[in-house]
Amino acid sequence: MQPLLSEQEILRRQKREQLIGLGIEPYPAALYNFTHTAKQIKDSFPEEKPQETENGEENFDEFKEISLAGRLMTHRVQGSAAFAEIEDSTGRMQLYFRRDEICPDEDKTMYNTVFKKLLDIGDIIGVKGYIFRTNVGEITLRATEFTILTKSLHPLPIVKRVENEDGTVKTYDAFTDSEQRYRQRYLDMIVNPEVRDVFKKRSQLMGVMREYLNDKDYLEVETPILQPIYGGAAARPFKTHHNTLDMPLYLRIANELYLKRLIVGGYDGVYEFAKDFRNEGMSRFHNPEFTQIELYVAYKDYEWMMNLVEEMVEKIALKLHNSTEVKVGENTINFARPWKRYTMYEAIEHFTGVDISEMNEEEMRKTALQLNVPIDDTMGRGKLIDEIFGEHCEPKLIQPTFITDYPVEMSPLAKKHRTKEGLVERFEAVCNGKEICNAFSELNDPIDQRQRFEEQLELGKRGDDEAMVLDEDFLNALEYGMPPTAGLGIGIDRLSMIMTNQNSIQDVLFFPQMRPKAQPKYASQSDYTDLGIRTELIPIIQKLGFLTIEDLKEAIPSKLFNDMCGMRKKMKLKEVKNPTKEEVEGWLKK
RNA sequence: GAUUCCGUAGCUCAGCUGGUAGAGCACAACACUUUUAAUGUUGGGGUCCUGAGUUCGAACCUCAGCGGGAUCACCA
Repeated sequence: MQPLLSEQEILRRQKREQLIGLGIEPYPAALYNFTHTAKQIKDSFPEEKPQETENGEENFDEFKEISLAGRLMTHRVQGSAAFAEIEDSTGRMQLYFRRDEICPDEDKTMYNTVFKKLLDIGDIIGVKGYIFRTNVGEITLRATEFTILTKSLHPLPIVKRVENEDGTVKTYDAFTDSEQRYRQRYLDMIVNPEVRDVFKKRSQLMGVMREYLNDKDYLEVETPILQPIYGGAAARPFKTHHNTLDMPLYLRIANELYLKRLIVGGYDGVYEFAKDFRNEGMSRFHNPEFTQIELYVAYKDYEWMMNLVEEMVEKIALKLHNSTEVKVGENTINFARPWKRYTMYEAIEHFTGVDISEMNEEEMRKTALQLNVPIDDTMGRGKLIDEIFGEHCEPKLIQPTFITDYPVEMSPLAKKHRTKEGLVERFEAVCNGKEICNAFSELNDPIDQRQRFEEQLELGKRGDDEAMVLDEDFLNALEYGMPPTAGLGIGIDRLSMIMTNQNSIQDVLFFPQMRPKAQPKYASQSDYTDLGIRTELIPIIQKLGFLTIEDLKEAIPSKLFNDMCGMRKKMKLKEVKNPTKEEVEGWLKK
């Protein structure tokens, strides 16, 4: 069921028909071999002017038989010659057409009709020809032949970019409506090529990690997304149901407990790029489904893991930006090793001037109040520390910084600190005011782990709907013995945001979660004809805004009759006979 | 979930104190052989998000709803 088409959309459908009428297939089946991409040509075409040929044109042998394929983005017709630009996956290339070169024979249809009339911005074409440089110096393909590869039926948003003399690019009429950009990401990518670059960088980012970890002989694995017991994090899950087993299943909120089972099983290192799902609020930092990499390495501890994180993230910056420095908003962030390291207590002392390391819960509560940190009575010591840190430290940490040694209450899967009472061997890396990773020396004492889970169960009983659920099989695995292990989780989306200077998680996800747009059920041709409406009258009814049968049924017959006669005249449909009043009444009665 | 801003042509946006809708690009027609936001002339294109209310009259005011953005809350 199509909504009413715009003038331009109707026209493009007609052009498609006309192409077919001329014997030109608008969607040919055969492959199209192109010899180059736009970038390859621009990178390799020489700066220097060569010996000019007799007719005053440059002519390099190696740039003689060139073909390209891409989407037509602009055209400037000047009578019997024309300029156009196509964009392929690597960028744009200007094309130059001449009528007599496209149509060397008497028949000028290919130029006059197909090129000038039937081709639209957005169509995908292939071109053959040779490369030259225009008077103004732009590398251009002089087309001797072109092939329509795909006819586009929707007009494209037109974005114009002008390069100033100082090299800055000014954009006019940018396609910026975020709703349309996210709902129709393909359109966003067509007209905003820098969007494609963001996702390319995201892919490279994951590629660097994969390569780095594979070089260390760690194993990339896959673990269940559908889990009977969700665990490994504190969050509300999405719940679903398996019909054959007739049991509830949950989309994973983390994969931590499965990866640890694999360490128990004997691998030295395992990692997984995991889509996790959390049924919680959405914001520019939260999407219901998001990607984390989790890594577990046997016989290592969190100190060791910090060095790995530094090295790996530095490599990412170098790969994506050829520099350890990355501009993010107002800030320039330098990922060069080594990163600053604070214990949580040191960080709080550094930013507030208060040493809370020796305080009991009551003193800490007072301190929080003095520091204007919003607190409530349910908060224990661990939560208070976390709140103070979140309020006064985290937002100020712009350069990558490790924060170590967290309160045990907040970390039910981390090993107790080897020397510091009440703390665990955990670190987060904070960057641009946000956490980018979370890691610990993993808790492998099964008795301790059971106690921690039971404390979580208590929290759950007290109404914390995000407290962890006890996973008996995971404990069973630990009881067989898991070697000392360092574990790490990095939010791929958030790291991508920083590495690509994007302000919202939606800008690093191809298809961010959106509320579906309510689509009215548009009536089809047969829905109308079933009511006895003549086919030629349907456009008039649609034009009057009756796009669903429900709407039409509610119309007042005499008014509909009058409106239709008026609209028929306005649409200049002289050959269409007006309906009679009885005819109209007949439709609405059915 | 709360607060707030926004929704007008295919796109980007104007639209005064309420008086029947405007521009640029895109589209159509004509002209044009090195243009590049090509140019010149002419023309077509609108459910002003939806629904109700106030009014002689609503794109504009009021209320409700839908969708989106931002901030906050929640969220390891």
